[in-house]
Amino acid sequence: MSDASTESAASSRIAQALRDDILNGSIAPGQRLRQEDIAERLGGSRLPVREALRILAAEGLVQIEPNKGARVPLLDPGEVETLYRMRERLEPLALSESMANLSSADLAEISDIQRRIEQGVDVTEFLILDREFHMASYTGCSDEHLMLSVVRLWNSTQHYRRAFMSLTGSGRAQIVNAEHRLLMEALERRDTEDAELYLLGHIRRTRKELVRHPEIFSTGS
Amino acid sequence: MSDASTESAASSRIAQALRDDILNGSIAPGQRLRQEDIAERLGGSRLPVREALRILAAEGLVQIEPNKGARVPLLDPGEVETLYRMRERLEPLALSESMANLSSADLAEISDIQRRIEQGVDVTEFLILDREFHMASYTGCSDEHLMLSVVRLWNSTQHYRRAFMSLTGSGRAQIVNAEHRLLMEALERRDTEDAELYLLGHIRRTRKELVRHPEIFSTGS
DNA sequence: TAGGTTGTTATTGGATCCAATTCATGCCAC
DNA sequence: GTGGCATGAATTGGATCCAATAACAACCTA
Repeated sequence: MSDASTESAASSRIAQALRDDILNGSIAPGQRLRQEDIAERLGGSRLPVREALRILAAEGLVQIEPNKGARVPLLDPGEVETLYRMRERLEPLALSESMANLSSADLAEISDIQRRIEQGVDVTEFLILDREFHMASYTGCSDEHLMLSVVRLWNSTQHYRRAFMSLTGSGRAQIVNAEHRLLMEALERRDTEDAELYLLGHIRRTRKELVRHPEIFSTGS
Repeated sequence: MSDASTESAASSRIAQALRDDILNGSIAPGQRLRQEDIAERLGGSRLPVREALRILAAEGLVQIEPNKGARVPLLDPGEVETLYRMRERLEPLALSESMANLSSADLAEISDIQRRIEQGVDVTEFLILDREFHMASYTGCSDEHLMLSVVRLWNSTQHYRRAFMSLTGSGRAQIVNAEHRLLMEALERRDTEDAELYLLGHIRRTRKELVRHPEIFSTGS
């Protein structure tokens, strides 16, 4: 009852379950999603499943082909690179919109997330905390369109971020930590210009590292 | 039978009809969309209507609230301003991705559209041609994610562009034509840097003009 | 033996019916 | 007269059944 998902519809509940499965890697890119399987596995009939798939398609997590069903998009290196270039353009904007509304409590929260990142080095945990770190820096951005676009970009690239981290390990953790600290310092100075620049550099460096590892995109077969 | 829409699904057909109605102003922002009305008006049952509404929600043309139905989003000036700031960041990227693949035939097509803009000054026609002009400049961009985002931004702001044009008339046509010509010239020189800059200025100036006319956002009641 | 064809099966798309939720109207108490 | 509450209608959400389309396989023919 304290759970907020109870009040939402069955289609939202199914969408959330599928979203989790896709983002944490339980459902891999390229995998097909049959409506009846999902309906049976998560409960309910095929109809809310269809609506859930539409919701996820809107978020870029699945793609639907008429009369052919839904599957998790399998991206090539060029697509992921473009998604990162989109991040480089949009997220500094989100950060600048957020800056003015960031409370000191928000900054403390960001700092705490970074502290946890520098402690635990587990890949799965890092993916979660890194996402929380950046999203926390955008909490002051109240524009839903912009934030939805940002979330879409993170969702679409989540799998390849995990593949990269699993491949390279946490060897690059020091660089990420340095970038995060620079960003935090700019946030505390309320310096929008610097913060945007540090964020841009952070995303751009990650993009270049990703494209340097095309083996991430090889299918598991 | 020669019609391509026949081969597509009913939900796509209904979505296209609604999309047209929203973009050309037949359905105004804030207006509610009752499923049964649409099903009756466009043919078919409520089920493909629901899927069509999901499709349009993914494009930002309607917003769906659980158990409350769908309506065309009514944006405030701040939201539109942010959407334009997003355009300023994303469309130069789309243009740069497009540049290398633009054929001379594409450039001729762009030039022809601009020629028609400088002839006819009808507001409705201008909205169509202006959109065609910019989209034609992005034809070389093959990335679907990026183009979908750009189209979403155009769709979401279409109504306010029309309201602005209807209010101010075509007095600013000379400025737009000058900007378009500068952009075309940069495209023909294959100068990505200049083209991005001209495009950024074009969108930014439009944004500033829009926010200078808050009466666009007053509800018709 | 290879290629095309045809029939079968599995899966998605759509229509109708029923349940749950929301909104509006009117009533009653204060 | 106004605020709260209950009852009604209107609308959306979900389940089941049926039709259409696509993937698959076996078969036949050249």
